[in-house]
Amino acid sequence: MKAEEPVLREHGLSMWAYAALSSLAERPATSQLALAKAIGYDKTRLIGLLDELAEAGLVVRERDPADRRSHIVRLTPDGEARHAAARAGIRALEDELLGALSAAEQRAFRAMLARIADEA
Amino acid sequence: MKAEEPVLREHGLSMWAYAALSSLAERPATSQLALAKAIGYDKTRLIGLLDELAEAGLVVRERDPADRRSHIVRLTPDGEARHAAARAGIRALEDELLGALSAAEQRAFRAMLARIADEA
DNA sequence: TATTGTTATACTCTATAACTATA
DNA sequence: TATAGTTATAGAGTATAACAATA
Repeated sequence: MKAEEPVLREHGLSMWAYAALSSLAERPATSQLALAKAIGYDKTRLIGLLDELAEAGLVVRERDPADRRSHIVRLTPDGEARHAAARAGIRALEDELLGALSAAEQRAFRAMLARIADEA
Repeated sequence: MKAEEPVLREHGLSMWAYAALSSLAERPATSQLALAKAIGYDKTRLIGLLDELAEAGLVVRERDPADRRSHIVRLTPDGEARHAAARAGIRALEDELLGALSAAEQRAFRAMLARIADEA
């Protein structure tokens, strides 16, 4: 994560902004609370983050007609593009960091890492 | 590191305190600046950290007779004991976190992780 | 003049409680 | 009353510059 920060800065994103965009790229959030839980972030801090992302035109908040307390949060086309660009940069850095390993070792390493993360 | 924090708290240590103690357990520091560089910490923040560790009786600072600007920093017997206890807790947690892997996989995983860290 | 340790300051990040509007 | 979103505030962590003592 420390190594990834400079890459994200190039794309104008903080670590938490990238986490939010990544979650929203998979699927829009039914509420801000749901998004906060999905990325393991504090709901009160998410507000300011979404304010910035909305002002930058990367996300939009819409009141849920079914429950007017909730805000549905989704990526704009610009938000999708920004996330895709940042993710490409992150993946390139990951490949560089794993450069000490052979292709087969990289697959084994990523697989074991995923198993450990699932466990925890 | 996030998972290790509660373990360190049980031993009354912050992450940076544990990093400093670990470095000093290998060898005393010839200066505070050397210790800061060894653990990748800011020299100005190290001062307050060492103040706390010294007050807790875990480390001692002595003027270097050869260069009276420098402080030699070393662990006290209490500091060695505290570090050993914390390290044991950390190792137990590591084993738990790697529990999803077989013994052979754990060895391979740790070896690859070390190679990646050396590269970076 | 350069270096070690120190202090002061501002800035960011984080955690908690209280408020509003809706249900 | 309970929940989603919001605001305010205090605290912890961090970065930077400036200073005293020593080399």
